[in-house]
Amino acid sequence: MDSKYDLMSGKCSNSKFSLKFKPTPIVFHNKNGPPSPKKIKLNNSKAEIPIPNSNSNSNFGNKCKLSIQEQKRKLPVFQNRNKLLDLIKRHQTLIILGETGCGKTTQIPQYIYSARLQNNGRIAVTQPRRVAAISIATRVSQEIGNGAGIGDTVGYLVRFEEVTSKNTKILYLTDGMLLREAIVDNLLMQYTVIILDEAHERTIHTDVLFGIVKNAQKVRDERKLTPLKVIIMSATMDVDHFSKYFECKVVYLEGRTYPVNIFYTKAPQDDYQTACVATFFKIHRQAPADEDVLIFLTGQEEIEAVVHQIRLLAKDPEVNGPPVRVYPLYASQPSSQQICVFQSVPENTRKVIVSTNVAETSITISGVKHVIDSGMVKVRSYHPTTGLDALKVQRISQEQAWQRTGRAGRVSEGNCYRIYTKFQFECLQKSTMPEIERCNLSTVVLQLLSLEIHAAHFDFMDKPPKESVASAFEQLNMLGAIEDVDSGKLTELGTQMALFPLDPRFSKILLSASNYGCLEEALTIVAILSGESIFLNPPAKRDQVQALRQKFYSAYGDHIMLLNAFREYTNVSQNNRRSWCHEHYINIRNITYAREVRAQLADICRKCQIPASSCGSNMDQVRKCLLTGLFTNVAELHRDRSYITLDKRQIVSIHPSSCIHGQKPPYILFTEVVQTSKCYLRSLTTINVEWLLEIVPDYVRIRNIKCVD
DNA sequence: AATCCTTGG
Repeated sequence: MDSKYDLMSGKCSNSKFSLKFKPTPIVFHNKNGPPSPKKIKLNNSKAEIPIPNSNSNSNFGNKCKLSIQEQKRKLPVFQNRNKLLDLIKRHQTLIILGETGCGKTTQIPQYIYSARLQNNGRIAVTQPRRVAAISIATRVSQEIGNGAGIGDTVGYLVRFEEVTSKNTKILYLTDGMLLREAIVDNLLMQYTVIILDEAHERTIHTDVLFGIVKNAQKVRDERKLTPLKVIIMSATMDVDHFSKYFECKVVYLEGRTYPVNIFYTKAPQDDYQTACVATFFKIHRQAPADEDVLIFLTGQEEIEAVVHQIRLLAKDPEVNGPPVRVYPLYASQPSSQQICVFQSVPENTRKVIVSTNVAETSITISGVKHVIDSGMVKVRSYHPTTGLDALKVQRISQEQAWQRTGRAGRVSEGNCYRIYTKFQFECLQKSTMPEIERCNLSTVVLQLLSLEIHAAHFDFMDKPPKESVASAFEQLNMLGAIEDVDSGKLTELGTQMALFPLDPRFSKILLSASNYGCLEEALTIVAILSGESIFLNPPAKRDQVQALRQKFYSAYGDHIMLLNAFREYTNVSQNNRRSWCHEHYINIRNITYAREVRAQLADICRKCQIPASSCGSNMDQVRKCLLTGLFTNVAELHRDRSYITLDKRQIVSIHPSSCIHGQKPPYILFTEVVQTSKCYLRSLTTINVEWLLEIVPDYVRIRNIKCVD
C-alpha cells in the first residue's frame, strides 16, 4: 500500500467512500465495435450509411451551415419518408423503432402533417420530460418555418405552460399532461393521431396511456367516431413485448451515431468506485486532453467522494497528464452548479463529469468521448406489504448499459469502459423494471377510477403487482375516496380528489382543510412537499446555513418550518426575492415552482368550492389537518429511544435532515419513509396522539391503536 | 445519532 494515496488521513472524512489504497490498474478486454442489439430492418434491405454530424434531441447545435431543409434531408429517417407515410396510412397502429439520431421525433410528425393524415384533428406527441417537449416543439416550429412562431402550427403543453392556438396541428406534450387530459375526455377526441415517444422508458404515465389510447381507438371505432391513429416510438430491444400488446406491425429505423468501442474488465470488480477512479487515470494518461470523460455512479455522496479523490490524485506530481477539471452532476444540485458541466475547459485541460443516471437521458453533454460505466444505479422501489420505499444500489439493465454506452458516440467515435465482465453483462436483466411495477399506485388507481376503470381489470402491458393494486385500494378506502374496497366506486370526496395533480393523501389534506380553517397553510405545505426541496444545503457551509435557518425553525417540526420560510418569502418584495433567497440558502427555482403549484392547487380548491381560510398562528389546526391525509404515517417513541410506526409496527429513525433530528418527541407524523442504510422518516411534525381518535376513529379501532399514554 | 436515484401533474 502506498501511503501517499491513503486519503483516510486527509480531509475526506467519510470512511465509507475513502480511497484506502492506490488504485490498481484495471485490465480490460477489448471488444472491437459495438455488439449492438439485434436489429429488425425495415423491409428495405439497403442499409443507410451513417452520416456524420448528428444533432441530438436536446442539443440542437448549428455546427454546419446547412439550411434547415438540407439538414432535414440528411436525417436517416428522410430516406424512408414515403415508405413510412404509406405504412402510417395503411395501419391504425404502428410501432416505430428508431435509434438515437434517426430524426423520428422531429420528422415523423411533420411528415404526417404535410401529408394531411391528421385530417382536421391534432397530432399529439408525448415526451417523458418537460424540457424535451419544449425544446423539440421549438425546433420543429422552426423547421416548418411557415412564417409562424412556436404556438401556431406547432405548440407544446406542459404543466404551467401552454403554448398553443386554434391552429396548432402538432402538439408536443408531457405524457403526464396527456394522461390528465384523458381524465376529462377518455376518448381524446381532439386528437386524430397520438404518438407515444420514448416508449422504452416505460414511465408510469406512458404505461397507463398505452391502455387508454388502445381503448380510445377501439371505442371510437365501434361508435363510428373519428378514427384514432396510434404510433408507438421506441428505442427498445424488446420489441416483441410491444408488438404482442399492440398487435401491430413494427418498423425499424437505423440511427446516426458513431461506433463505440466496448471494454469489459477481465475480472469482476468488488470496489467499483475505486475501479472507476483507476480507469479514469488510465484514460487520462493515454488520451488527448481535449477528450472528455463521463463516469456513471449511483448517488450524491458517492459522487462527491469520487470527485474529491480525482482532484487529489490529479494534483499528485507522480500522476502524469494534463490538468483536470472535475464536475459532479446530479439532479438535486442547484442549477447554477449544473450549468458548469456544459462550460468548456481551458485548452490542454481534461474535463471529467461524475454523474448519476441524470446523464443517461435527461442531460446530454456534448463532447464526451469516454464513458466509464460502474454498472450500478440507485433505484427506488415500493413494497406494498409494508408501505415502505427502499432506495437500493443495484445492477443496471442491459438497456441502461447501452444507453450509457451511447453517450460516448454522439459527436465522434468513442470508448466505453464497463466496470464488469462480459459474462456479468450477459447476466444483467435485459430491460429495466417498468416504473409501474415498483411504485405506489394510489394516484394511478384513483385516476383510473375517475375513468370508471378498475385497475385490476385494466389492460396493462405489464400488470403491476396484485399487492400494489390491493394496497392502493385499501389506502383510497381509508381516505374515504371509494365506497368500499371491492366495488371501487368513487365517493364525492374521491371524485374531487382525482382533480388534483397530487398523491391522494395530499388531496385529502386540502379537501379537509376548511374543517380546520387552515386552507392557506395547507396549500403552502402541500405545494412545497410535492416538489423538490426549497432548502439548499451546501456541505461546506453547514454551520452557517444551520444558524440562518433558525429564523424559520419550529419546535413542531419540518412542515411548520417550511410554512414559516414560505411566509417570509412572500413578505419579501418581488425585486428583492432573488437576493433574499441567496442570503437564506433557499433554492429559488424550487420555491418559485412551489408558488406556481400552490396557485394551481388553490384554483382547483376554488372549483371544488372549498372556502378560503387561514388559521394565523394556531398551528394545532394545521397539524391536525395534516393528519387527515397522513394518519397512517405516525410513529411513536419507544423505551429504547427508537421509533416504531403505529400502522405496520416498523422500526424507523428520524432522518438527519429533519429539523427535529436529535429530539425525541413521543409521537411524530411523517411524510414518507425511505429505506437506505436504515428506515428513515422524512419531513416530520410532532402530534398529540389523542388527535387520532378525534380525526380517524375508525382507523384507530380497526388497527387497535392505543391513543393514550 | 449522523443524510437523499429520477421523472411527472
